[in-house]
Amino acid sequence: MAGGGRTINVLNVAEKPSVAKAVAAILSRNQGLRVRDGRSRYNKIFEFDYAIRGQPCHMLMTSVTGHLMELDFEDRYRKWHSCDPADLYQAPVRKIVPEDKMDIKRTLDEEARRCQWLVLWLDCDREGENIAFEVIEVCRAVNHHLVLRRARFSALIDREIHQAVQNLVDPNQWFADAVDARQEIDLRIGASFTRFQTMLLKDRFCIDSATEDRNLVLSYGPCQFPTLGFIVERYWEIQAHEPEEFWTINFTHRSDEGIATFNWMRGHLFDYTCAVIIYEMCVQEPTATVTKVRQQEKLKYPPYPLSTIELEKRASRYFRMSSEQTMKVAEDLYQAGFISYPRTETDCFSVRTDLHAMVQEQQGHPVWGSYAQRLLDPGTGLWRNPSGGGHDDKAHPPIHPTSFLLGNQDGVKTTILYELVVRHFLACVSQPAVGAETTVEIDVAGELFSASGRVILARNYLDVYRFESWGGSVIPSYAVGQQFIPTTLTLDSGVTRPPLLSEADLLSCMDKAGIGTDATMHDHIKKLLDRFYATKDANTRFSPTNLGEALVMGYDDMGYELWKPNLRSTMEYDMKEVSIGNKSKAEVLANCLQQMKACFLDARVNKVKLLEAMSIFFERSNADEHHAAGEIVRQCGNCLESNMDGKFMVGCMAFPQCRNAVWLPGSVSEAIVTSNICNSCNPGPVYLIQFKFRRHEIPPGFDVNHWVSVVTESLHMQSGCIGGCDETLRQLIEICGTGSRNPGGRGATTTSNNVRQSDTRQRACIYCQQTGHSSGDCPSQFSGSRNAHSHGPNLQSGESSIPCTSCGTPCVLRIANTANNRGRKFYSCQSQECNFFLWEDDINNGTRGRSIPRGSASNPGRRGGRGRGGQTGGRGADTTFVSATGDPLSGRRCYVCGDPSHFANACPNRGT
DNA sequence: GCAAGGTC
Repeated sequence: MAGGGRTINVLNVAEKPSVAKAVAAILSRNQGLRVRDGRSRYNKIFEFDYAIRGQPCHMLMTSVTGHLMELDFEDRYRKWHSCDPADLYQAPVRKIVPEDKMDIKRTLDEEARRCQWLVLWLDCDREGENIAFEVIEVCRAVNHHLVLRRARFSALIDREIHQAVQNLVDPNQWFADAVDARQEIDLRIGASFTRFQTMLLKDRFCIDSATEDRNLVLSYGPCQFPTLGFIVERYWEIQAHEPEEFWTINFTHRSDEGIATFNWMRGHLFDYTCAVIIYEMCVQEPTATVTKVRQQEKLKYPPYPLSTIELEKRASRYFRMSSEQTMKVAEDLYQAGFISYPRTETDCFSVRTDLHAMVQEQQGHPVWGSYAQRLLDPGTGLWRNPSGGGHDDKAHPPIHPTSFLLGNQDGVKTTILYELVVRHFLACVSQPAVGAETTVEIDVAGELFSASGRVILARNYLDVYRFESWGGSVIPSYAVGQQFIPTTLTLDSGVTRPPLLSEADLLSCMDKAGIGTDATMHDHIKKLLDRFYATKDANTRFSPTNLGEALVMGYDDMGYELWKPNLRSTMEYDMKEVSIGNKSKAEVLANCLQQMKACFLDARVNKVKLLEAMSIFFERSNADEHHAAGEIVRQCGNCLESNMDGKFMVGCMAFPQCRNAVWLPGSVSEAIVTSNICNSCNPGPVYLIQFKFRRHEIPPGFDVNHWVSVVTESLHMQSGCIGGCDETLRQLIEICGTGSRNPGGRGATTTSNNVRQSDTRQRACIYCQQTGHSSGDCPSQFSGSRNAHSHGPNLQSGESSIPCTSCGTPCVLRIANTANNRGRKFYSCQSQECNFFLWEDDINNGTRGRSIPRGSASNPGRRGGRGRGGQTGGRGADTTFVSATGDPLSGRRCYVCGDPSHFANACPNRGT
């Protein structure tokens, strides 16, 4: 890029208008700088001449406003009912410029055509790099010959900017790839789960939100859900917490010099008798002897320079402003030029920053102007170069005032937030407060007590940072050996009580777990309120709503950590790997999406957990009448128990004692039990079922919608019957088999499979007495992934053999050796082809055996101390579980008080 | 009607 010659046109693009303006001003030194409008009213175009390494350039400097493009599914997948949500894991996606960014794109189109170089001035983080590639895509489309260069800068400071433009580098594809991967994963997970849970729950329950029910969306997102998780988890901790009364002894002493409060050095005791005995000893011998007097100088340091999260936390703590409101006000202040860029992770100033100039700006302020003057006066010794918190996003400095604002100009919130920014900045460059601390220890009847007092010797930064105080109480002076009698000696009680999560706590949790960015954390919090997942009280404390709690509970009962931050943390780790070239984008995408799809499919199989959790808090709606899992189809011929279990089988509710089952064709995609009764099948009543089949899995000539015409008293109804009269159903079972256990899963029952199945069709299965499969393949016995033995409980020893209840091969009784189930006996099949597994004690509880799920703990994780009911769940192939009684709530008890007679929603103690 | 990330 070196060398003189003809002037070339260089298109420069920054991430936001303010950066374009600042860079243009610095490079042009405000000499010959022209400004004109582009197609977008916000994004001006600056023009000036500049030489890059001796090459004369005509510079055109413009900007985008953040991302120029959006990722979305192709049109045919965008409607909610256009496809199965599971398809969204492989549905084609594309990046397009949305309508509201088209004017920026037009500007780039026009300007790029007449330029030879494109210099990218996007923020120097991963998102910035990704935006750089969006700009490249747009510009290259109209000008293939553009030379692409990237300017790297970490602050809008003269030297930094000149250095950046003289040392242009290549854009970093890895950084951009990491963001591409994140976008795609977020989109696919978010859309699939949101559609799934909204369509599953919205119409089945009377969710009394403030919104019009029609627009209710039960969204899922990899940031919003862990944020909700933090709130629910704390709420559960509070519910599980048993308030404990404790006792403590307090001792005060008043003298001419003042009063000292001595704290018991044991802190507090939970044992009342013990506390009383000690207290009585003190009362009988109340003379205190001073055993130790210690004096120390203590420093209290000012806070680090202000990052976004810290601004939000402090505004919440000091002014009870929501993080969302804080960011809105900060944005206004930034736009008006009063404070620096408000979205920054950086909490240390660059050594090149002219801090003195910033302080000088504040000298004229009527309230803190005199403090600023003192700071600048070397004679006061008040100045101190600020220390840093060790965070630097390499894109923006800490938030600081950029120009002088006299209060009360733009409403109260603006003024107080500006005041916080200024006072915080002035505090950062000030000396710490200095205090003299005195600690006195006394002995009363062998018990030790201590009191401390503090005298502030120099307030320093505390003079300007009025939001912080340093509790300075003065205590009388004491000497070792001195004796005195207490003024008061009391035995006091207290109760342990964990607090709800405040907004500042929540931000800390998110920050720690890497949920969201400084620019989006407040959005995630707001989203929880908008979606009616959580509420915030006047003290900025968060509680989950019934809806929020039910959703988290549902996933938790499945044993998934979809509501915990781990998923996001893992993703963040992978993104980091992509951004440094250790992993490829394709590899991370394939891996993550495969896992998430498996998780999604599993969650859908276990959707009954979500339904159960919702039914704890919400009434079922009328629309639910024909949709619920566990509907009765007919009386069981063997034992008079009955149940419509899941989509694919009609099984007896008395399983495993009774194994009577009717299996439906594998090509069934929907099965809804109607309230209509078959007129011909006996013994009745047999409720009719509306079937829908997958087109490509049934032969031509069969309708995907299968209803048998039945004339009832008042209407002409069409439904399928499992009572034996339904010829179409019988034929489809003959042709397609009962496919729930096909290794290929959905769609595997093809013509070629029928050849294999025709061999087994003639023999009746020993379990369900049906033809169409072998006993070893009987779908009435639960199965999921094969070869999963290695994931079962750790084996200690083989015990006596019994017949396997799944595939017929011998099964052994074993003893678990895991932390949660040590010593518990279970049956597991010896066959490598079968992964049947059943706890011995669950047989009596009525819980079914199940397959050991791949890659999962043998016993889903449980929250401690919530008095939850027995284990009724598990995972199987295309089936759902109910408890022995058919009551999904059996065995549960109230989370609040533990009483089995009611649930938390009806608990008289709830909310106290 | 869905995510999270930029930004006005």
